[in-house]
Amino acid sequence: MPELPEVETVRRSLERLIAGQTILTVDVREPRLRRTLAADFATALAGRVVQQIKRRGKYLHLCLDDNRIWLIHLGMTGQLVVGIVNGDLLPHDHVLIALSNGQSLRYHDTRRFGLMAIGNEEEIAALTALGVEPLSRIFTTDYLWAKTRTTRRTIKDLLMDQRVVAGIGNIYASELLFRAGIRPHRSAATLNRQATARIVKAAKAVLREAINHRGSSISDYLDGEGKPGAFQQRFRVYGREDESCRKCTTPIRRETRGGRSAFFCPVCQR
DNA sequence: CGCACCCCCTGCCGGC
DNA sequence: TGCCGGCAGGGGGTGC
Repeated sequence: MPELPEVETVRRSLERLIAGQTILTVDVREPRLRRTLAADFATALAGRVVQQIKRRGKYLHLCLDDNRIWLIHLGMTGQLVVGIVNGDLLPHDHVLIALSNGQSLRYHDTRRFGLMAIGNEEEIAALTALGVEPLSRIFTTDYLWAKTRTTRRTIKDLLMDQRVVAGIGNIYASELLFRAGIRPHRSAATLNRQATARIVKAAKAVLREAINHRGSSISDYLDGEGKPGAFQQRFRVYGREDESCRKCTTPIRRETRGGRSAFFCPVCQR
């Protein structure tokens, strides 16, 4: 579910709600996430202070006072919600953390595609193997241009490759390519520099706009306070098959590749 | 070695 | 009403 804007929204919630808190207890109710949690997961966290919360791509880094990082990925349906838990647990509440301020941090994940791990900076970097941050200065036209020269993949696949750019998923790939006027399944190698520049600019603009609207909620996503995002109301193409293009009124099309849908306007995008 | 495919898991929705 | 297939913001392993 969550892509960069949703994860960034959760990060901001957590920064506000739990930064500086000490972890009192850790209750692992279901260790079988994407990878089964390590046997010492709970003991490694107990007693630690969560000093700050960072984000890298779609991953959260909860920085601990022993210089290690509690890495969290939300998969498709993961939620991290802070609040008071008084015994009323829901199905798929997999990890419960009691904090020194009396609040709880609850990890809920219906499909269990999420990931948690603990390690030092090097270990986490090796585990995640991420490319550049799309909102950083090093995500430039030159950078993406170089990547397009050496691949036979589609531009959508390239943008969704986390080793190339970290944080773009299926929703924002379609949305940003609409903004750039490029079809999702166009081969990346056919793009010229101008088109590449438009894509870089569109990526930054769409991600920033989505963060400003606190991300997109389709069915599962909630931020750290349990609130949905609002950007889904501004989708130009995602989930709008057969609905009319907001620019030219042509029906939006959906095309699947490898089980994933791409949405685009056949007139506005080439 | 890049890339297409299939799998992981649960829930929901539409069609028959 | 009930069952079945398709689909869903994720990533990883495999085999060509």
